[in-house]
Amino acid sequence: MKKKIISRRQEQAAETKRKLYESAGGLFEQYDFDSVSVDSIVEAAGVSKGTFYVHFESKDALIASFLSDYVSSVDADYKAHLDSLPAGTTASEMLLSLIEKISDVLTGTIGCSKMKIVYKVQLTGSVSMEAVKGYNRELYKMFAHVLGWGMKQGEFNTEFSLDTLTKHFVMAIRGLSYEWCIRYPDFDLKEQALTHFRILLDGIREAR
Amino acid sequence: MKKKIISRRQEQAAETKRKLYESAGGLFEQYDFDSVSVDSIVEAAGVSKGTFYVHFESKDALIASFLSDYVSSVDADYKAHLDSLPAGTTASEMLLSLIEKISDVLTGTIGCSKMKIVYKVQLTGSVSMEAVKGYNRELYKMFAHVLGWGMKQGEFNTEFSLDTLTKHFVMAIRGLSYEWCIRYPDFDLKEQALTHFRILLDGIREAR
DNA sequence: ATTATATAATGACTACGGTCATTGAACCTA
DNA sequence: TAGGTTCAATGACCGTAGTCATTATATAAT
Repeated sequence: MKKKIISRRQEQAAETKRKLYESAGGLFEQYDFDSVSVDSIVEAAGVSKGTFYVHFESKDALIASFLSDYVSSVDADYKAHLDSLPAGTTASEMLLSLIEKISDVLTGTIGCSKMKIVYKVQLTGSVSMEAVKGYNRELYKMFAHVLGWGMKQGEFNTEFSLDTLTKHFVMAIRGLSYEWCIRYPDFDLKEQALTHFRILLDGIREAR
Repeated sequence: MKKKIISRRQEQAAETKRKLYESAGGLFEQYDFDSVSVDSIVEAAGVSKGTFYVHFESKDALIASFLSDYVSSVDADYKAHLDSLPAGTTASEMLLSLIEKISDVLTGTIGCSKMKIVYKVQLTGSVSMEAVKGYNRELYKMFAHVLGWGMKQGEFNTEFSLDTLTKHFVMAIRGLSYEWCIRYPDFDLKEQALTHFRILLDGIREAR
């Protein structure tokens, strides 16, 4: 049984955490994650360094928190894009359009250096990042929806289960994005992603 | 015009570098990369810390050097495996067998924590890691060879160029390995890799 | 032999992420 | 109101990667 009443103390603690989060946010707008030190965050927030670690497990955890929030908003953006597609669109076309949209957001809005941090934090594994890699992420649901619909329409075969295909397709996106990060700027994400998904969709086998 | 004669000084410098490299190697056999500090390496080598940075750009650069050497030997292993396959093997079977071999080496010999370092160093980008991601890596040549052969045999279609397919297939491997790293131990690399490549090979479209 | 030059080697130093024993103020109980 | 308990807050401290002005010395020039 949890307490519902919020004591003055808890209120102040929450206020401190909020102050840290916002100070960090302000700094992250000006400088990239790496060059913003914990010291600079606590100085901007007007608290001691120890306090930072009362409220956040690590610097990575704070960054992960920002990124998770961001991922959610980005997924909403993807969803809106999907919903905006005209009625007659085939499942394949929807998927390719979604890929295109994702590529645009990654290259145009989020940027390579932020994505590098995402992938680095995921590798460190100290922080969960469920919002990014969790199978309940909205992105998985979108892919599952379109793929499932395509299967029902007979546009896609059912050699593999919907769940399997969904996971493998989202993994392919992650793979493409990672490759983009490590080859930047010598890698055109949108072009490569479209090609890759055409391979996935068409297969490379000669007509059976 | 470069000097050919190796002066006594250069000889000693090379000796110092070798000592550092070997001391590090010894430590890396006992402890993982993260827990071996530069201080412990220079202590084992009997030189000062500054000397380390005379010979290596960074700790990551040293690790990258080790990993690059390793990658080369691993690729030779893959090559031997490919060559050992019986005469009648189809291109698809060869690719799947190669995937299986790669999965075994990654999970059994190299291990997840080492691969995490590889992917992290690549993201940092301070060090080249051409041996891992460079298109002249032996792994690319192997895939190109098998894929090209499959195309010539009429086993694969030629909708995409050999070069394109090769790059996308190797990228898929990297994507799978990355996914394995971040989901470890809840991800069966071999199983997932085989499934993924079956999708790539077969396509998901209903028979045309 | 003497001097000048190039560069390998040095180690004190900085910056940074993270820790922890201690402090202090809000809260509870009598 | 007094004493005890909880936990947010503190900042000195640690370990580590990396820097740099200085020193030492092998080689080249005179």
